[in-house]
Amino acid sequence: MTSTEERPAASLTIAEVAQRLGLSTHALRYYETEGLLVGAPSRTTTGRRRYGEDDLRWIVMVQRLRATGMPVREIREYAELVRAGAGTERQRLAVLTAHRKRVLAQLDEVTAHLGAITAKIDGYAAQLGAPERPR
Amino acid sequence: MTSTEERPAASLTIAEVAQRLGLSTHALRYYETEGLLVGAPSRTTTGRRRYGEDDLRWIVMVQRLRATGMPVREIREYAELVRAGAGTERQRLAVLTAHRKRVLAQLDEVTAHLGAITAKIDGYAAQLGAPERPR
DNA sequence: AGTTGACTTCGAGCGCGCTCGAAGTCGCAG
DNA sequence: CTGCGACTTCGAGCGCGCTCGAAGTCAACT
Repeated sequence: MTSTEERPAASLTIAEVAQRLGLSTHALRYYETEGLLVGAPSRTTTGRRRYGEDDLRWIVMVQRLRATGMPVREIREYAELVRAGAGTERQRLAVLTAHRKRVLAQLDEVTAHLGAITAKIDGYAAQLGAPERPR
Repeated sequence: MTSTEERPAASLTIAEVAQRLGLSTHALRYYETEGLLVGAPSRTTTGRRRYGEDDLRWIVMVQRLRATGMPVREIREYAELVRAGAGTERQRLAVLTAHRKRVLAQLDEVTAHLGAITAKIDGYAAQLGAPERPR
């Protein structure tokens, strides 16, 4: 409905990216100003953002890191390493490995708590499963 | 070091509870004023909090709920049901079951993201494992 | 040519979950 | 009886991660 069909070959507006990835345009700009994007998206002649394939892929990675609890500050540091180019691979690996370790620990913790919660649920279920049974 | 050894039989000060459960006295009072505790701890004649066994057990549960991401508001609602006494068991069960469902979904999601992150890690590891190998 | 609506930057505001500090009271060891 | 440290209430402040709104520019359809 918008334009006919022609697309500048893999180049999305901020609204398109937002919809595809399930975040707001505000959040996308926020990520950019916070330095979470390794390369700022290119701009049209009139200053509008155009997101390419690489931008998309990176933002998906940012979402994964966020969704697993990595703080914005740390993602920025990781992005800075990527921006710095070749030679920072060991540090990037260290960042991701440390994050992975924390996430695994947290998964374990949550799983343990969940066990206790499930036990509580089972308690209520048993109690309610035999409601009118005094004798 | 503090007193000799006598304890009023399972009755802890706020500081003792805080230390045992790994949270701050500020947080404990906050939970109380926010209505997360089913029964407010008893007080000494001079107004100081005394936590009993039951208080302890409940706070541990609150910690589990918090650690699995249940918002304070929802814990308050659950606590209200418990405070309301017998007859609210079905609703309590519903609250916990819904929470459990969300937590499981979130565990799945995080696990999936973690897979992708691990793949990235493996990529760096492979790259670094064979550092000087142009041919 | 005009209208609509998506885009831009900027700064303020918000919801959450505490954290902190002030000011005052009290328990208890020396 | 004098300290001193742990307790009390209260309200303000904070770190995080966005969210929201204002004010203006621009694209492109009719």
